[in-house]
Amino acid sequence: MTGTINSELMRGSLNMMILSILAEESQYGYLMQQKLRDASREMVDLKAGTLYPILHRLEADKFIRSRWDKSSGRKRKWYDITVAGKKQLSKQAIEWQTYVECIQNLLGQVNLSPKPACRQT
Amino acid sequence: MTGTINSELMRGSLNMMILSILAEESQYGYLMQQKLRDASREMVDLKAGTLYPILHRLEADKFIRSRWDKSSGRKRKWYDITVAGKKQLSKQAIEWQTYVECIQNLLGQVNLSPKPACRQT
DNA sequence: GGCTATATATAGATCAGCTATATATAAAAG
DNA sequence: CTTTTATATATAGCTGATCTATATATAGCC
Repeated sequence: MTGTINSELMRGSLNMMILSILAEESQYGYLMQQKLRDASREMVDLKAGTLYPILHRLEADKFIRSRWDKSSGRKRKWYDITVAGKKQLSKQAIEWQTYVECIQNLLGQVNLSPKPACRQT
Repeated sequence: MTGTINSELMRGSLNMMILSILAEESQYGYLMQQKLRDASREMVDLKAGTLYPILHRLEADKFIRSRWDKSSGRKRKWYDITVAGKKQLSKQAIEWQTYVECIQNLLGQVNLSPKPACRQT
């Protein structure tokens, strides 16, 4: 049971996860990475080489905004979600919910062993 | 709201869907395609060019087994799930549930508009 | 000074799913 | 009976999100 989630499964929902994290509060990349890892019991282990290109893409799409902060020793690039980003998040979340319900219906019959829940954030 | 689910979102779970359909009863490709479309209110519209390679892959992996049937006019390739396939399905379904729970926790705060449920199969 | 953790960046590889196309034939339309 | 449509499967080649590997830079610790 232990081990990370198959990355193919995460494809298409990582954008949404990042936007979701930023919808709660401003973050910089390295912290988001840890936050995701912690919130998922190490099951979602987003690699730096995956995360930073996603952030750049989201910024190019104007869904997030960045600013460098060098005041506290280390220089960090802080990100905020934009109004367009919040709309996008809402749209993606609805699509996600819809898809999940479809799968749940299909899987209705499948016998699942007891599974541990993700830690609450 | 209408429109098909973004295919990037389905990546990684199509295998599981096919196995899930076959876990209920034997099927041939063309019928699976329609079944998926109907069960998802046209939102999951798996193209033939996607479906058949998946079936070949699943068969190569010994998760499903096939036999041609030419008795009823049209020739059709019927598929059955194997014991290994059922194990694989169970494994993937658990991973799916785990991942869904993680996402749900992350999305906890996101405001969702009322959404239509998938038609029950 | 050397090592580890922090912090960001990017080129290149991988592969699931898509598009487009091909083949074949039963059934329906004309 | 010929044409069209729906059924049924197959596959070559494209796309793009994610991964691997690598690079840079520096704060903090021993």
